[in-house]
Amino acid sequence: MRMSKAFIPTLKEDPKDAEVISHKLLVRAGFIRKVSSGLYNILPLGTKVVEKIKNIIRKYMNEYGAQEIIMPIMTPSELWIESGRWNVYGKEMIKFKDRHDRDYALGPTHEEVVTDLIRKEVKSYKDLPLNLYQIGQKFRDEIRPRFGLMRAREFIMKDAYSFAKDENEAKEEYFKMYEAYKKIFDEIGLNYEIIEADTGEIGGKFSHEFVVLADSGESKLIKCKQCPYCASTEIAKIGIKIDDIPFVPFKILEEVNFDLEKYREKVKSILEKYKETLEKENLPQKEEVYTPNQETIEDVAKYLNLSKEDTAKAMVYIADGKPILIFLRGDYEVNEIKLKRALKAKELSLADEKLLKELSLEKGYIGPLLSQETLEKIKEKQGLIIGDISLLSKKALCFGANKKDYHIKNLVMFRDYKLDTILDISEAQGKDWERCPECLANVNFKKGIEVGHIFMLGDRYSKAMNATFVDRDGKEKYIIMGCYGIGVTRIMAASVEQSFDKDGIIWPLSIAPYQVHLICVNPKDEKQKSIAEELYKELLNRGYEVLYDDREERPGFKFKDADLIGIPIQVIVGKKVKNNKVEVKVRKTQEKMEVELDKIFEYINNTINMLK
RNA sequence: CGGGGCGUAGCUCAGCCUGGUUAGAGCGCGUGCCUUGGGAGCACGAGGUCGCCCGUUCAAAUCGGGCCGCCCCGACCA
Repeated sequence: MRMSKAFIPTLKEDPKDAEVISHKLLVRAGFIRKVSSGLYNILPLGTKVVEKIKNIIRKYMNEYGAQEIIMPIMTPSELWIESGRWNVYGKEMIKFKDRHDRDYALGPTHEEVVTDLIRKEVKSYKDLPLNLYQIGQKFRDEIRPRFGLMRAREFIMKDAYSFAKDENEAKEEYFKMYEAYKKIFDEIGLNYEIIEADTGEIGGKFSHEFVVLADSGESKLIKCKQCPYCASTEIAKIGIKIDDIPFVPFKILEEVNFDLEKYREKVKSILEKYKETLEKENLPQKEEVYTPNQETIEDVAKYLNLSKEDTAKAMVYIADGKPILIFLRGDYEVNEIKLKRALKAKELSLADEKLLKELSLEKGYIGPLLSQETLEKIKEKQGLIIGDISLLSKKALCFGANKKDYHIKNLVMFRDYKLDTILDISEAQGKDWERCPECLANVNFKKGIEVGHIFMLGDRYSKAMNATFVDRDGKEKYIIMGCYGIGVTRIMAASVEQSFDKDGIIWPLSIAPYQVHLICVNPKDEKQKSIAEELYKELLNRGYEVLYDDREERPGFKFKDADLIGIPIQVIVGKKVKNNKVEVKVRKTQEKMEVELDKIFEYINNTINMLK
């Protein structure tokens, strides 16, 4: 492509509405332009990148047995109503009516459509397993679109759906996709982690997220410093060592299949041991302190000149109608996903003012020294008083005093207060005391961009939509499904996010819009011009993808554009053509090499191989 | 939806607080000259409903109110 003819509008200045680097650079380098909040035009360079990403995805999806289809973007409401998601998905779905007043939604995902297709066509176990995928526009009316392509309202996604006759076959399909995804992200050249993730409302057996590490990312994860454990903070378990005794509450809960009684039996000895430790220590005595109008943890910590880590707070929830009083360290937050699982609760919500009043609890000053009245009320309602694992990280903490304007310092577990049990229900932060639930080594907290997500769906959709097949034994059974997504446009942003420098984007060869950026420094110089033209033709003949800067601009202008756009190899035809030499610059390292004209193709070829 | 910020030329912004000729700059764009190894220089030129509406005023980019749009933080997020 000749730049003199190309539509590549580059900018000298950062667009004012861009915050993250990928957004700034993709706009400046002429890859995208905003249409409206969360909606983007993808310009020729961006389209090239998107196509390359799509093709890599296709290659491995096909290799692992998936077949490409195209489903409509416009989807009828009946299917969503049938699966129960018409209301669950709610405002995130863009809904509209046709001229006959029938309801439709722009597809945010296609489980319903594809399940409908399959239930009509798949009748026998002989038709299974099957895996279908598509690459297309998706629509989600995000509450707050942000960071350019990272969270857009319309975006390009690859979504695949597998159908199997039983759990085992479904698992095989799932792990085929797992492997395919690894190959895809490896080939794209992303630095990513595969993390255990929450299955969300889908409620399947397992789920993995593929996350590109980047500070601008919205996914938070915990990664063990030693073993392969890596999980989203949505589900990350926390371990702790108490006098070298490992304690991983969530693992123990899982072992006893979330039977709270059995759990308490199992952790009894550990907590006994902890109690002994505390007793041996000469910890300061509790002390009531006056804290007028200090209701938040920030306020209290500041007022008492304590670190947030030395305070504790209370959260009151209602789980299936039962009041749940939770104490946790002031700098931690309740992870509702973990709490819900730990309690095997179907419904969970924060308590309202009414319940607090009923339990005689003073908002902002709740502590573990509860009145007899409160204790009885909680018991009566079959509630629980739970300490989060974070309470074990400090021997004494400052809690509310259960009366307005007072807190109590130096409260020590067992010595001063009692809890029904200790659970792991806070969101992991990767702080020092937190240990890997698998090997008890220290963990790191990292942020990343979710670029892929795979789910084992089970029969969630096949049951709701009655997608069955007749098995070998003649019995009708539900199809076992999996679904697998990759954010194509998000990958474009994520790649930039982890590969750029002060001059612009640095594309990996695999998804670069072109492989070679040929620059004619001074097209008015006849020799430079003719050699550049010749090189351009010959490079194209040899099958290279070339962006040729033939514009009559000053050299600096063209160099700046080239660095900004970020094509991996620059071939610079300049004044050294007098000695039959041109320069080859590798964008990533900014290293320039002078190369004899007759060796140029060999050199380019070698450089490309090196970059692969 | 709550909190904060912004909206003036294609882009990035100044002017607004303290109302008053013809609304400015840099970049970009057009023409010419000059220049050709890191976003040059000179000259001339085009380009604006100061987001929209209402109000205050002799007079509004400027003050007040409403609306719209965009960005950030939060809540939300199969």
